[in-house]
Amino acid sequence: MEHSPPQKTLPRLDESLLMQLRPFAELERQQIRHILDLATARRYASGVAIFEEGFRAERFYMLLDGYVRVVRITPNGEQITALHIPSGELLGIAKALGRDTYPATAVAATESLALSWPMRLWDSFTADYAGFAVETHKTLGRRVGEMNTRIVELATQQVEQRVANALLRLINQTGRKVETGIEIDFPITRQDLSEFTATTLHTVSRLLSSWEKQGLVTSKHKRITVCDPHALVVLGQGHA
Amino acid sequence: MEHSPPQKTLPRLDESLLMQLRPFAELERQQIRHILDLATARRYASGVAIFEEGFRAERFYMLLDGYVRVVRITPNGEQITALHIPSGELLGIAKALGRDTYPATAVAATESLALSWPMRLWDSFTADYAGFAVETHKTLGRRVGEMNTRIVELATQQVEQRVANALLRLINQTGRKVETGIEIDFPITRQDLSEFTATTLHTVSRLLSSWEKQGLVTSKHKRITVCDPHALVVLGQGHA
DNA sequence: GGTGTTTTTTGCGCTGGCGCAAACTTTGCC
DNA sequence: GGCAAAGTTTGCGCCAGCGCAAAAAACACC
Repeated sequence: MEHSPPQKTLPRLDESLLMQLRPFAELERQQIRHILDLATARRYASGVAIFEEGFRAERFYMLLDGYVRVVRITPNGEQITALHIPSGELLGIAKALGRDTYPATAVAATESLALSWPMRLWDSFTADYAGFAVETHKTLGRRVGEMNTRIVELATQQVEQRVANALLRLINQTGRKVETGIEIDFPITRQDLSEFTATTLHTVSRLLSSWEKQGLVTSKHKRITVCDPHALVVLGQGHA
Repeated sequence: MEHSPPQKTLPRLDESLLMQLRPFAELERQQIRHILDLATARRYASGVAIFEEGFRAERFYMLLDGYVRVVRITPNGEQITALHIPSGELLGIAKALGRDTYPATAVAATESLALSWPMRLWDSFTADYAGFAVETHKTLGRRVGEMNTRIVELATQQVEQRVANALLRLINQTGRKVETGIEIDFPITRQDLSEFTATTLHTVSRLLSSWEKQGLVTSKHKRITVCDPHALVVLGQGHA
């Protein structure tokens, strides 16, 4: 890892960065060049807020690398994670929700790299670039779907099922195959998992310990590997 | 109330129906006339599904009168209410989410009246009618916000707080002033409330009974009147 | 007015999972 | 290497709220 401080503009952004990403997939090379020239790139250290709930939505972002947690904070200071955003997705797209403030806080879950543009370019992006508007709608659709699922899970499932499903979702989104199974390829604490599943770190810890004894998962300080995904699916469905 | 059966087209739709509704507020009278001529009006009896989760999104709707519950059904057959939609709002706007199937089921909570248009007109609506696209985005934004709030509530609040907040939200959206307080002006059962707050009808019943004894609410078969909203606000915040 | 159905109330026992507390382990940093 | 900080494990007691059950009340329909 290089130790350079976060910088406003990285030396040279290559067109290939955006070409295979969905919102830009249909564009000409020169259009992408133009978009890149307008962009600001920045690295975010793990744990740093990219933008914060309630603040004026000045910019929108494309996450190039890393992983972002979208969190809300309750009046009592509890944090709950509403959504996970993997690299390759847009974020901070308040304009698409008809808002001029961010509806939630985005925190880098790992060291992350994102491009951003001033929000005033939003309308021209959606108007001028084929596929961009459609893709933002799809992104929105996915997120609404995810939120819906989460509501149903919170409303009807036991803690054990929720944690099992959360793990499955995480390995689906960011799983990396290793010899013993599939590892969630970013550091995640029991605390993080508990905020995502609306329980306590104690309960998560107990569950993981128990699963580890049964050989379903292995874990080692902020790293979790799922060895037997199918067993988790069963646990996640209902207590069969 | 007339007892005519649901009909495909009502005799005469007046421009004033749409004129004051947000998505159409900026339009000329003749544009509205044109939109109305393309519309199909239909009444939905209480409890009837307007559209169903997973089905091909053939039409989008404008709720003119009544009240709609957006529900999802779990694998185990439990119903949970994700959202309430008051009259004057668009619904079934799958296209705005980049989907071609409905993400949830919409059920008329009262006798309702809605206009609808074939989904193929969606793109021309957003392109041709000033303010329409912006307003759908705002609608989306409101709903995402509501879902977010619901997630946070489910994740952090006690049942008592959730029910109190649900009542408050309902009287805000559809409250009708009566002498003893504010009444929710559509029939709602303990069961409905429990599906909305992710608890059981028993618990809701117990809470309402207890509140009724304390004079916070009165209720009478499917009708609930909040007498002391402020006390409910206090209950809803935290157990202070 | 009577009968059947839907909605509501209430009691009672049980348990999932939270709160509290304390020890232990791993990592980062000087 | 040693110390501080962050993360994890585990035990124990408790209670909010669910499940079950049964009765009462309100209503709809004939």
